Amino acid sequence: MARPKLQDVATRAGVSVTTVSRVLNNRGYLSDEVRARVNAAIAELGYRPDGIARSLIGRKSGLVGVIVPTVADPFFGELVAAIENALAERGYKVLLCDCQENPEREAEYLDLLQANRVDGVITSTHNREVRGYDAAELPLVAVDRRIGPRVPIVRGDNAAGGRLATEHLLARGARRPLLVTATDHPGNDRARAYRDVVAAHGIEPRVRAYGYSTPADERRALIETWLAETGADAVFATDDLTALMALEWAHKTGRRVPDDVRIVGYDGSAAVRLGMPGLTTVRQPIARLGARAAELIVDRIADPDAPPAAEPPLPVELRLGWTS
Amino acid sequence: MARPKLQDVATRAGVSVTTVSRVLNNRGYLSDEVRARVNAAIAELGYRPDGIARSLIGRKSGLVGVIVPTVADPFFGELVAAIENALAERGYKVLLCDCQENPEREAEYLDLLQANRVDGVITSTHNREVRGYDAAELPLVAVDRRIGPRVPIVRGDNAAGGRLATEHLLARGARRPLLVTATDHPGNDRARAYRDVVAAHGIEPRVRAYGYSTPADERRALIETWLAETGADAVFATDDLTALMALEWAHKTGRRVPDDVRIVGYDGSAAVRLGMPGLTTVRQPIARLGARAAELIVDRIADPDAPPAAEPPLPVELRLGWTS
DNA sequence: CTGAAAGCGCTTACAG
DNA sequence: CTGAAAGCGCTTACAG
Repeated sequence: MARPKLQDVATRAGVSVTTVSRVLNNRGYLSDEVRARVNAAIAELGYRPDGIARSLIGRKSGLVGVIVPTVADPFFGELVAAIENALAERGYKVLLCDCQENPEREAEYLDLLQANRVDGVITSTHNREVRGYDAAELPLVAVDRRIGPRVPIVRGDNAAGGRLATEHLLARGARRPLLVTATDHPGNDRARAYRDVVAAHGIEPRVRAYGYSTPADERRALIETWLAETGADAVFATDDLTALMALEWAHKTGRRVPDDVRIVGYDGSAAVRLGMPGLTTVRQPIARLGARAAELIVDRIADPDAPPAAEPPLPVELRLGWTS
Repeated sequence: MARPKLQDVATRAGVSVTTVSRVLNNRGYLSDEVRARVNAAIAELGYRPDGIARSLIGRKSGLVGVIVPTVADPFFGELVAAIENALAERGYKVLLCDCQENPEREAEYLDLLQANRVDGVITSTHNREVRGYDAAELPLVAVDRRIGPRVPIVRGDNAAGGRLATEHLLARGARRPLLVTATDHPGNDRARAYRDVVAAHGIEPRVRAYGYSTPADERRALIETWLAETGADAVFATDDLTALMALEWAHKTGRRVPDDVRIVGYDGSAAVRLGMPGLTTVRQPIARLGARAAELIVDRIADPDAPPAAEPPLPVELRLGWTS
């Protein structure tokens, strides 16, 4: 038989569709007898309410769009897992938008999400020129990204993380620490902290930025060039994969780690902690970031006009390995 | 103003809703003049059709459920990215179901997906006792997992992969190669290949299985125990994270790699290739697995009753690093 | 070439 | 305590 509908249940239970709907939604008064009969009919038919029809009526679809650069990156994979988990607990489903690191797709996705009436969007990409977020009259939450004045930002304490990493490298004897990061713009608090710390120690900053959309191979080549040309005796990479590239370079070129070159990464995703527990890294509270973003978007969906409170950055932690 | 609806566009263009719908769907005859007027109205109003309403009418929602153990694992993250990408090209959206490695959630998700009228489901978990897949009259595609006779399986060539890895270790001089895998059941072609190859060389098999749901820390402890107790001079791990745990153990215990112990992993996700290019591993064609799964589910949605053709396993490739 | 009307599967005032 | 009817925003035969 085709999927049973409300009417089928009603017929079988000998009541009206209204009554069935009431039982389903547990609203209004119902005699126990009717309730029991309806529930029996539901069970017998294996009836399941059609979420689509429900969405069409209520204002909400129960869907939250999650836009990420790509879940192939363990940091974002773990973040999305946490978001999905927290949203599922609250009855929301995740429509995944994986931009494949491509800024154009982000704008398309935003459109698509609105067409599909998502109740809200969590975005965590770093494209700086995506239009459409202002126009979108959607509840929005950003993860570690500035969208606009009305969009709350969930993030780790980047300033503290940058400081921890840099101070640690200096404490371990580094005198020529190199910062490798995605972009070196003013909003990059990890870079700023690095600069502040080295300046306080009278050390000249060495900063290299590869840009978000640099393909992995190119990035690796760049990093290897930089490591060689700067004569760095330490590397602070603002993500773990980059740190691991530096580690690999050291291995290939016969440098001893940490004696010749100390290495600190950033993020501390479960995958990296599992696979490379030896990597010293600044561990972000990824699960908490995801959970908090989920909470916030649910709040904003409930009350879209509430002025966004400033989110205190979540604490990060230096995790020591043998690479430093 | 509230989100404009079809009626608003019709009023503005001075036509009926039927006509607007025709323009939108490009069906039936339309004078160029009307078409232009309608398009202008759409643009002026910033109208976007409501996907929910469309879904309610057509039989399809344009949604595909993707069930994974967790996207926090780089292999599944990359797989999901590939699936999402391929589905997006075909006009489908992904409803992400991250089971957090928890079998119970899989059954709940299956329910939820049906309630939300997804057009099909791609599943890639390895829970063996999940009920509901038979009852679900949904188009279904499995990735590297046996669900039932009518469900096509997309997978890499596990037998070839197991053979490549094991033969390679023996060729490098291993005489006591240890296989570390999730479960050692008859359907595990990687394990079977390992056994066949060592048997052909007159070597006694050493196999250890940790079970899918073993938490990371426990898994690490197990692996370290096994490595020590078996006196292995080589490890074939059927996933890269496990291989990296072995590598870490070697580092901690002062073993030289590959001289004292050779290590080969499995999967070769981009994250691992990026972060640990030195790891010898069997590289799965993750992007192709995802793309193929997407193709298949779209086909099955179009023709749910077509008998599933046997999918030839996709080729894998041994990637040499310095760990072997 | 264009429109009025029915209907997708539900929920929700409004009656009774 | 229960039901008939309208309506969510679209599409699609069916007329004209």
